[in-house]
Amino acid sequence: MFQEKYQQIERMLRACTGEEDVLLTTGGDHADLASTVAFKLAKREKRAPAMIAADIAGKLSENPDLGDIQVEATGPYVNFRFGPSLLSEAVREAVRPGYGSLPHRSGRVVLEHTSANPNGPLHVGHIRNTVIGDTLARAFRKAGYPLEVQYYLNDMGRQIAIVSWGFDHLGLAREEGEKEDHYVARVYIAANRELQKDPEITKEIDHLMQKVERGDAETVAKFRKAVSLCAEGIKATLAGLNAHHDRFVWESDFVRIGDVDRIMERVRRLSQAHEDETLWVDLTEQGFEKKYILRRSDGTSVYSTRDLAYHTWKGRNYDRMIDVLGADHKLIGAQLQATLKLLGEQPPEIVFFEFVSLPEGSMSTRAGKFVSADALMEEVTAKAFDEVTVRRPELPLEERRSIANSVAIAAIRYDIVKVSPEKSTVFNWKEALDFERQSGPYIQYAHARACSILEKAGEFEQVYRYETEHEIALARHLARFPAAIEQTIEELRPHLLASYARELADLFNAFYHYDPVLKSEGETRSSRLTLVDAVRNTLKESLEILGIDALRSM
RNA sequence: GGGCUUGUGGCCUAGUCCGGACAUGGCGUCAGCCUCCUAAGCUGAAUGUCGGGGGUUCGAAUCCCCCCAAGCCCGCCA
Repeated sequence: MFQEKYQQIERMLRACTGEEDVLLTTGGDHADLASTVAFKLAKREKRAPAMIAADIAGKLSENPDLGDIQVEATGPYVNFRFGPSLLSEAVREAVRPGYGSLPHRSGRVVLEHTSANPNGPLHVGHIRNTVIGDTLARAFRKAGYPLEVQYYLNDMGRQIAIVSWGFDHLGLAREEGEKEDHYVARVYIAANRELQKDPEITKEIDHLMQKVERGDAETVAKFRKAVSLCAEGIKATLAGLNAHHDRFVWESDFVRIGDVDRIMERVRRLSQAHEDETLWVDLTEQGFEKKYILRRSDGTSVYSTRDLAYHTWKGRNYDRMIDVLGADHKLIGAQLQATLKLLGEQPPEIVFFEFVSLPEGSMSTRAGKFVSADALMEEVTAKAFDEVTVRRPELPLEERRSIANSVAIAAIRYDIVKVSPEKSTVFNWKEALDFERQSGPYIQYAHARACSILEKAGEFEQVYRYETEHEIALARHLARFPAAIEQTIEELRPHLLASYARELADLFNAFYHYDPVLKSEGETRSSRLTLVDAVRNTLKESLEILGIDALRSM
């Protein structure tokens, strides 16, 4: 509804002013939509913007197509406000199950996220990738796109060689109850310590990498075993976070099936390619200073080479590729895009996010300096359990556990997704453990509150009539939900949906305190209950995109 | 040294791409609200040179230039 009205008003303003860009935006408190086109016309017409705005408002208000939209000039601004029938329509749409789903679209999308090296558990930096990626994935599905989510498993990198070496030489046994990925990290950290003590080990690592590239069965099996072990732990963490991948793509497969050789062959034929002891591409024309090396002097491929093969494969099997990558991949990502273009292949769209660091500095798996996602979930869940127990001591233990679990994931995911990806952050336990305001639990709470009211209400008639300030504000916001989804996938910025959901919860809480629902009577009661149901449904749909459980009770 | 990103009240943060109406919220502080639909809630108050300086414009947090600070990258690692 909102989007159609936006386009309609835009068309009318174009017709009225003769301007192509009529500067139509959301009007904040002033209006549902507002245009500042009068400023622009002022110069051309040499008249005061306020007079022009008044003329436009006057002309448009006589147009019957405007229907239930009120137009008014406030100074130089032309403001549009949706009237009662449009607000009714918005709420009518918002109560329908699945509200916000956009019509099915063609164009298969492949979205890659997390893809952390399988040499240890996911830490609080990695899960920023997970949460951004998983939220985008959910938004794309909601917006009607066929989508596949992939985890690119780097199973033949140097780190894995080090892990494998560690398994072979250090004899570290897995401890009782130790999670797979944490065990692998322990081996990796210990192996790195050995490596530091004795640089000769580097040669052994190099040798392992040559063997795995040649497809030496024993080495490949060892690598695969180590990676599988770690991936098990990572998968459990992802599941705990409510994040889902459709497919784990193994990097080594591209070597094994010959794609890496083929891509190197194609690269060699590029005019920008150079071959000395290594194979490298000169990307100076594309604005990169350094050599982009794709084959080592010992003949092995590097990460970038395999990544080229992976993206070539994706480009041929999907219509659109999106990667979620940490800011440390900016250069390599841009080089990848540039090289794919040179090869005549489709480059991916890349969503970058800045780093999460600890108060004491940046995280490092190798140094064992990180807060794991598992530890975070454990702490937050424990706190959530205490909170639930204080509030709802009468609930059975299992139910309190289940609520605590949902609340914890909500807190973690929301805490991450609410911040713009381009902002670097410092991990903060106090904020992670805060379940008030601007938090996932806060939004869950608004949803549970709506459910509680509806449960107590029993049967009621659907009525769509809104008069109070709070009712109207809610209805206006409900109308914007589909537009919020559309904007999120257009800009690839999931935090927009986080803001949307929080604002909806804010408006609902204010409404709750000013406009009694169950205690009101007649049509007012019915229309408010209908509104509560619309809020409940829209919050549920919003939370689903955010990967947060919409609890009915908490 | 070069590149990218960020800099908004004590702290965190929206808005910046696409310039416009008193700069968005939260935390913390202070003052209120549970005989009343879940107080994980609501209301009010105080707190701002939108990093600094120039410029463009009727109008700049937003665009341009310079400078400062922080993070990241600049590997035959991934």
